[in-house]
Amino acid sequence: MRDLLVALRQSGIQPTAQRLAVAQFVLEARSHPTADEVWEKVRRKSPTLSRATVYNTLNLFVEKGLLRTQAVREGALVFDPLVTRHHHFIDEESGEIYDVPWDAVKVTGEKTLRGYEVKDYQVVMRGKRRAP
Amino acid sequence: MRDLLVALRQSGIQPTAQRLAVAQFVLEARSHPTADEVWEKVRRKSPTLSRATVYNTLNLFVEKGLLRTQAVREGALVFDPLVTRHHHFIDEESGEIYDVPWDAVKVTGEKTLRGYEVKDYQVVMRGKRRAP
DNA sequence: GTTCGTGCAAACGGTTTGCAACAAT
DNA sequence: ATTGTTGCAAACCGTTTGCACGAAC
Repeated sequence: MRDLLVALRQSGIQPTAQRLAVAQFVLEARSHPTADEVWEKVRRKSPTLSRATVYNTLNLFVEKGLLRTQAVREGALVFDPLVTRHHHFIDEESGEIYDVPWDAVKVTGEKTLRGYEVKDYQVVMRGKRRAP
Repeated sequence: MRDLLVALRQSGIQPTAQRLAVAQFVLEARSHPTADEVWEKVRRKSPTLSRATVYNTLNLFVEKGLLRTQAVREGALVFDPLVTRHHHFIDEESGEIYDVPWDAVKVTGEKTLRGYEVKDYQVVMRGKRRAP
């Protein structure tokens, strides 16, 4: 809680009650929620929270670098609290999105791609989750 | 034209005038159009074509394996006529999506990922297009 | 008292759906 | 006659926006 407040301040965000509530859920989530999922969840604790505020807050967090949007799900944008480089695995049955550590997979050849200057990349994998 | 007709029949799709018009544009496109872009383009030749028919037709083509949807663009789904494995490069300025041949980039380690059974994957790259 | 954040509702863009008219078999 | 296809409009979902109220410096 206290550290969230500090984190928001450090990012130049005025920490209001609503923003803290959103931050508490989305920044500490290990999931990749859509804006509406954030609203659903946070509203339970803060029933007065409006949808617009959630959208505004999430966009603000993205602007300030606390979150990234990820265009991996069809139809809706998801928010990813892990802002360092990583890959994604999508469970084809549940649609659940998992983070895959950067070093777990290796990509070669992207630097020498003719015609493209690659500034960033990620591997998007699909399949079935299984017991580790 | 004739071969499109045959292609549709082979996929179990009754080839109507509207479907042929959509197929002619989207299956031979080297781009990654959204549904509305398809509508825009095809409507010029077939002005009576409705938006609903375009959406229905595109979904039908996906169902029958003639197209793939690609969740790489924010806000809208794009359709990809290249149904064999390949990667994607997205120009950060224009949002344009380019196909990158499967062999141009190599991924290793995805088979031994603990906890995940990877059935399919692709590298999604972002950056700046430059003269080849 | 000006600035900033919130909540509501309306608007918006992309997509789906219900239904009546219409082919095609 | 049945089945499948089309076009239109309405509905729907995710997201943004305009605006008035309220809180904070």
